[in-house]
Amino acid sequence: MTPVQTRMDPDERRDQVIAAALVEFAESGLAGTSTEAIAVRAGISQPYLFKMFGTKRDLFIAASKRCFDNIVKTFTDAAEGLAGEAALGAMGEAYLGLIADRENLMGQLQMYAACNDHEVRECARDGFRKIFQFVHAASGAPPEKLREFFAMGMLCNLSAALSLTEIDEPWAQALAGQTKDAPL
Amino acid sequence: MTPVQTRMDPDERRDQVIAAALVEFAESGLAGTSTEAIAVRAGISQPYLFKMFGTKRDLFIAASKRCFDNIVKTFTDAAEGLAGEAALGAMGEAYLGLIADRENLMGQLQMYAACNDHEVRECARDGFRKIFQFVHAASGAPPEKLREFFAMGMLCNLSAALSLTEIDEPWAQALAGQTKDAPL
DNA sequence: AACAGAAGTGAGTGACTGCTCACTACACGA
DNA sequence: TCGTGTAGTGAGCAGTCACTCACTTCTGTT
Repeated sequence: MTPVQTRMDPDERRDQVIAAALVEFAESGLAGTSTEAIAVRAGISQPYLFKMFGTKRDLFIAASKRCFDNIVKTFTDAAEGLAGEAALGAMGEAYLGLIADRENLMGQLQMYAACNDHEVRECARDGFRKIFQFVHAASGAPPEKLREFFAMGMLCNLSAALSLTEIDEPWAQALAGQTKDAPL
Repeated sequence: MTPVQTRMDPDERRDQVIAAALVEFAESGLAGTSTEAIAVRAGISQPYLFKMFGTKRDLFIAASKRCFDNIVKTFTDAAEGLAGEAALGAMGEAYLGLIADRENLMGQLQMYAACNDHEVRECARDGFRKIFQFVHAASGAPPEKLREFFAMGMLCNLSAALSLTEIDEPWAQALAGQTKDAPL
């Protein structure tokens, strides 16, 4: 068919495609997602997708980077004007909001699952380095404290992935942290 | 070809197939693994695999259960004859040994990634309930302490998945816990 | 010996998918 | 207005994969 949408600025289109890819990959993972599904969601033809990204895997990596970027952006916003424990607390709180969005949560988990692939793993390491360094700089917290922060973040991922808050049993509430104070 | 292996006790064969499935699924995930690869590794024909498990997904779930069983078994062995903090510490230590085996680590991560699927999620919840209740019973630790225990476990998963100990940078060592004492 | 039932397989099939190629339409500069 | 570069597409190929069916071989029982 003749193109329904007018031509678009390449950067903008690229953004659009990555956003669509993140949604689809988050739902079905690298191997489980068809490039066709991504193309449809992005509103372009599937061949054009390959013109832009070359490989499905490369697109997956681009989407993964976006996923980490979202985290950094969330932390940046949350920590603005704060420092120390206050900054750390605010970032933890903000993170809960971010992973309430299934797209960001599952995108992350799909990435870890795919990190037997060398390039994907490298991308995950890069992302974590950036996040860690930001949190370190913003809070000034010592390594041990940062380790606890990230550990709690990982537990929150699990809790959100399994929707533990929906389960009305002690073990689930203990893991989800429903009984106590500090969320992160 | 005519069967090279002699007939086998169904339970034993089932075990063998699940073990093979765990290896393959851990490497490539639910969608990324071919049933052919599993059949070859298990030393049976691919049709027979379907006779035993019906669906690839059902086999994945069986392998996931096995993955959790391995954790419970590891904890059981580790905590034997111990109680309280000592039991908790021993289980933490033992867990590090378990996930040093890529098969158990990645099997777990593949499961979380696949848990958009309702049955997979149910399986994961079941597994965690059992593990939590065991750790709770074996250590007698309060909810908050247990939460920290599992949070650290999740962080260890990440650290192992990304092989952070191989990275000679402060952020990686902080997350991997290379600088401090308690491993879990 | 004869049979029942279960272990196990060869050979396929329809559907899907990553990726390519040859092509069209559009915007912009001279 | 005309050419050129680039956004964008239709059609399809080669390969893969979950799953099926009809079949064979083995073993335990009577």
